[in-house]
Amino acid sequence: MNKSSSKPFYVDADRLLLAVDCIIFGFERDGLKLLLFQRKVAPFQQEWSLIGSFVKTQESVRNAAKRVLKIHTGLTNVFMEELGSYGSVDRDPGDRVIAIAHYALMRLQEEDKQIAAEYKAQWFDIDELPALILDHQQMVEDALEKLRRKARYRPIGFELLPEKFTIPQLRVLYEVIYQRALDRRNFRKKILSMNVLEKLAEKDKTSSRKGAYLYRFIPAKYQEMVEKGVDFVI
Amino acid sequence: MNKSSSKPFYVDADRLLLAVDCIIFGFERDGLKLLLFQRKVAPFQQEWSLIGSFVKTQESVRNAAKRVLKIHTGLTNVFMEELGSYGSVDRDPGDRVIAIAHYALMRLQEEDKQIAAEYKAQWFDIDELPALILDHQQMVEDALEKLRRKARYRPIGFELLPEKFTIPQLRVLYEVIYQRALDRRNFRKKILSMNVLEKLAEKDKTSSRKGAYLYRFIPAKYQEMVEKGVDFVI
DNA sequence: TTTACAAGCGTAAAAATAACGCTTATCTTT
DNA sequence: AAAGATAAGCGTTATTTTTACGCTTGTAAA
Repeated sequence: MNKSSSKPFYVDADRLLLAVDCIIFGFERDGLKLLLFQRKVAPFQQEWSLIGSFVKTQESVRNAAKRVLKIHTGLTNVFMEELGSYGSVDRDPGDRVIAIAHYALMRLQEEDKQIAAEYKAQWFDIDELPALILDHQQMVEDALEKLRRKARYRPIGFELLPEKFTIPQLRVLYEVIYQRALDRRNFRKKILSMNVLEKLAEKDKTSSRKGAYLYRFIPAKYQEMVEKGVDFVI
Repeated sequence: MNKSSSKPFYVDADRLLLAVDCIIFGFERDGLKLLLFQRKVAPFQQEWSLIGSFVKTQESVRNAAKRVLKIHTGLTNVFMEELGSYGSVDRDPGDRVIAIAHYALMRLQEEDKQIAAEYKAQWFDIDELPALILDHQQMVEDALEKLRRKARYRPIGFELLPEKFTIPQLRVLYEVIYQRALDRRNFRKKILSMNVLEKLAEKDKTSSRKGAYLYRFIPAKYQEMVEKGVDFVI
C-alpha cells in the first residue's frame, strides 16, 4: 500500500508521525518498578527511554501499544490503558512526532527480569529513575498520578494479583500504589465488606508461619465493581 | 515547508492523519447541552457531528483543539481537557484518521446561541441528541462519564460559573452534572466547610425574592484544591 | 397584611472511617 | 518440651462524615 493515501478525501491535510510510548509499571513486594530501555535509534541512541513505536497505517493505536508491549516483554495479557497524548511541536528534535502514552501494570516475577535483560531493558525502582529522554520523565509522573487516582475508584490493583491471593497481599499492593501504610485490620474489614472475595480452603504460608487464607475474586461482583466504579478509597 | 519531513530521522515510519474533535458542553439552568455542527465536507456532508480539524505539522495537539474551539465558537478561555484517542483503523471511511478527542465546558449565554447559529451549529439537550457520524456518539458518552467522574475530585464545575455566584447556583451546576438532586442544606454545609469561598456583601435576587448572597472563590484555596484533588463527592 | 418561596440555619440519626487491643496458628529458638 | 516471635485474624470503641429533614428569614406578589 502507498504511504500517502489513495482515498479521495482530506487531501490537503498534513500527515504526521504518530507514536505510542509505554510506561510499564511492575509490582513487587518492596515497591513499584518501571521498565526502561536503552534506546536503539538516533537521536539519543543508548540513552534511557520508555519503549515506543510508530503507529502504522494498518493498525489501531491500541494495537500498536499492545505490539510494543509484546515485542519488548513477551507479554500479552497485561492491564494497559491510555494515558494521553504528548503533542507539542518540538518535543522530539528528530522530527514532529505526536506520542500517545499508555501505561501498563504487571506483577513482577523472576522470569520478567530475565526477559528484560535480553532486551537491554532494566527494571528501576520508581524513586530511583535515571534521566530519561524527551518528555518521558513527564509521562512517568503523569502515569503515576493517574495510576494512584485510578486505584481509588477502580479495582485496578487486582490486575496485578495472581488468581488466588491473600488479603495481606492485596493490602501490600495498595500500600505500594498509594505509597503509605494501611491498617491491616481496617483494610481487611473494608475489602470483605465489598463482597467481591470468595474465601478458599487453602492457605498461603510463604509470608507468615500462621499462613493466610487464599481468596479469589467473584467474577460477577468484580465486573460490577469495574462498571459502577466503586469507591476504593482505603 | 515541505509536507514530508526534511529531517534525517524516522524515515521509514508511516505518516498519518491526526485530527482533534471537540465535545463542547454547555451549562444551563435546565441541564447540560452539547454543541453540534452540520458537517461541511464529504463524507457525511450535512450530517450532525462534533467539530474537529486536522492537526497541522506546526501546531501542538492542544493548540489544534483550541483553534477549533475558537474558530467555531469565538471563545478562547474555556476549560478544555483531553479525553483520549480514537484510533481504530476503520473509524473513518474517508481515510485512516486518528482522532484525539477533547471536551470543553462552558457556561451558556444568549450570545453563545447566536454564535452557534452563524456556524450552522446548534445546542442540543444532552438527552436529545441526533444521530452522529463516525464514533462521535461514543466520544460524547465517554466525555460525559469523564466529566462526571472528574467533577468528583476536581472543582471542575467552578469553571462554569461567573466570578461572583451564589451557592444555589453552584448547587444547580452540580445537579446538572450529576443529574440528580442534591440537598440544599447539606450542599451548603459541605461547600462552606471547604473554606474556598469568600462571602460578599451583595445579593443576587434573580432567582428568589429573598436573594442569595454572592460568593467568590479564594484563589489560593481554589488552586490548592485543584492541585491536591480534593474529594468533591456531594 | 397575608402568602408564597427560595435561602439560610440548625439538630439528630446513621454510616463510614480510623485507632488500636487481643487472640490464634505455626515456626524457630532455647 | 517450653518459650518466644510473628503475621494473620477478630473484635471494640471513638471520631468523622454523610444523610435526612425541621424551622426561621427576607422579600416580592397577591
